[in-house]
Amino acid sequence: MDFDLITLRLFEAVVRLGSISAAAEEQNIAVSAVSRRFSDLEHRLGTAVLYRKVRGVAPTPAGEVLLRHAGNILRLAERASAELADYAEGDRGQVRVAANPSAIAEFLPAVFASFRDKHPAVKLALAEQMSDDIVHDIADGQVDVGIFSAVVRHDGIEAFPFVADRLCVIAPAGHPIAARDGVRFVDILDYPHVGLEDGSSLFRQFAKLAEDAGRVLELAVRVRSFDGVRRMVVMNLGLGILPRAVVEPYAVSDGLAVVELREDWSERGFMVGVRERAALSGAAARFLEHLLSSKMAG
Amino acid sequence: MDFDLITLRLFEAVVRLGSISAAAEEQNIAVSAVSRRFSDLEHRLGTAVLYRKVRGVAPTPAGEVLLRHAGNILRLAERASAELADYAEGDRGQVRVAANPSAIAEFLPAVFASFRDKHPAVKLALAEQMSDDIVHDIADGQVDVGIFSAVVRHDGIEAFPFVADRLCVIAPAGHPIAARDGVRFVDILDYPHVGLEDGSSLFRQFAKLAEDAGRVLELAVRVRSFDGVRRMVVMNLGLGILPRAVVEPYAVSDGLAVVELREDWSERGFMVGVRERAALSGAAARFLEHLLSSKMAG
DNA sequence: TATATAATTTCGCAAAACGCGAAATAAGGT
DNA sequence: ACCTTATTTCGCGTTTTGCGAAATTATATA
Repeated sequence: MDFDLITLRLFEAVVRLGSISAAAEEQNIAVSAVSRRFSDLEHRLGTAVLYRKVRGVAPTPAGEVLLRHAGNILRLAERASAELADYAEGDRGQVRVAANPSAIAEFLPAVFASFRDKHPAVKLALAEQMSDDIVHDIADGQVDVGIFSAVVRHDGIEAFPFVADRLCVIAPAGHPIAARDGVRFVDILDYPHVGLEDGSSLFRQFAKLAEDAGRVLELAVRVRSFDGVRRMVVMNLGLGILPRAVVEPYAVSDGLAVVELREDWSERGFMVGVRERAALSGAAARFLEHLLSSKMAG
Repeated sequence: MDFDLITLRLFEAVVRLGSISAAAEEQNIAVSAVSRRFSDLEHRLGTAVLYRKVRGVAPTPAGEVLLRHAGNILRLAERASAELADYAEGDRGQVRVAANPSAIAEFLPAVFASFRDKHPAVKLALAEQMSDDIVHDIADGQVDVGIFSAVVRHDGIEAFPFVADRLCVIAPAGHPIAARDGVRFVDILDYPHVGLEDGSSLFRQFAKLAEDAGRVLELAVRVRSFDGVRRMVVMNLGLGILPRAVVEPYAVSDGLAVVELREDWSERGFMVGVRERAALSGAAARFLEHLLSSKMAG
């Protein structure tokens, strides 16, 4: 390549002002530097681009050609810079998000929606993964922002507590346990439940716990979503076990009792993690802020 | 400006090959240099342009934008380079030519025409000037190639003998001096002449020489061009004084006698001059070659 | 005619950018 | 556990670049 963008910009100024000195002043650079840039340029090109006249300079025919192209090239370069600035500032870009299935099922859709409203040009690429893998991929740099269970180790990344949720037992108003403050898992095995389908790891966990206690989880019905569970409980088909955040908003209007489930494993906190907050891309930084500012009640 | 053309070209290669190392090898540059170029670039832009993956790299969304623009910018830059190469090689360009009126009147049109046939894209800008000014402007660099009278001093420029012409007296076949080998100026003042119009410095010179000799140049008729002089002489209206090169081609067919004018000043050699032959632009070098190769008989 | 004025170019030096190879680092694949 | 394939970091030397001072050149002015 015979020229560089700085020389092109200087050349534009030189021709516009008809003088190397004037251009040097305008562009805040020493006259001598500009002069040598052009002498070097002409050497490389093998042709003069400026006629040296008594009171300044004027483009040679080759200079006119250079000038025309310089304008085009510089305009393109500026457009590129401007466009890239959007990425730097986070107005534009992509955030690679990974979340575990529970987070996706429970609250991520709402968070995504509100983020999209605020930053319509930022694309969110969501991957559903197990929490351990998420931490791993964050550390690797393959994921910008991850949402994962608070119970997994997350050394080597920056993690922030997000939703501090807890599993609760949902009961219709007249149910025997509806009035209690808290229950143990074994206490509720006497009653029929509204279960989730097999795909849910949460539900598999319940089944295993019941089995460990030498009991079975008696299912009145199985549904596919948290929302389905809630509706079935309302219809008095059985007890449900759900994250508090999922039912809390509906508890009063549905006339449901939300009874705390007092077990180690019923703590279902979520963390948000990034590799290095200070090094996040603009868009990812925006998304992280958004997540942290929309923390939900525990 | 956030980037330079070299980085853009490297970026194109990196994305195309999906790897910094491969691109470095292709572009004959050390891997470390390429790596640092991008790390610097990303710093300046404030956003990453490459995702570092396990087996190489891939563009981020910002990188895709950069890539798109890089292509456009590089293509433009290459076009510019190619176009400018024509100027360097002399296939294209402008040659600022200065010549004195005699040269223009006598032979320059023919030289220009043949040069244009050989190099149609080279523009010749002709200025008609006095010989001293021509030498001056060559030294100044305001003129690329000059054609001027050999009698003026031409120190400080490179000059080459061009047309070594001589003024001759043209007489119709039966004229008293037609048979002579050579004549002095005073010898021909006894006869009527075919004169040129006042604008001609050549003719003013004759008038002055006659006056210095205490005589007058008797004019039978005045015409505007060398060619007109010749035709009037053919018609037997008087003697003419013309550069030999102008009449020689017609002398036989017109039945004219061409008699050498034996005076110091009748030597009318022309020189071609340039400031520095080695430093000429491509086009100017071509024109100089053309001039020197089309030297005319004296 | 001598002297200012306005422009470019040349020069020497210092600072910054750049390239290179070696070593460090990282993640898979065998 | 070791090898392979990448990128990154580091130290060093070279090249490029910028700057200010001085040289140069041509015109304008006194």
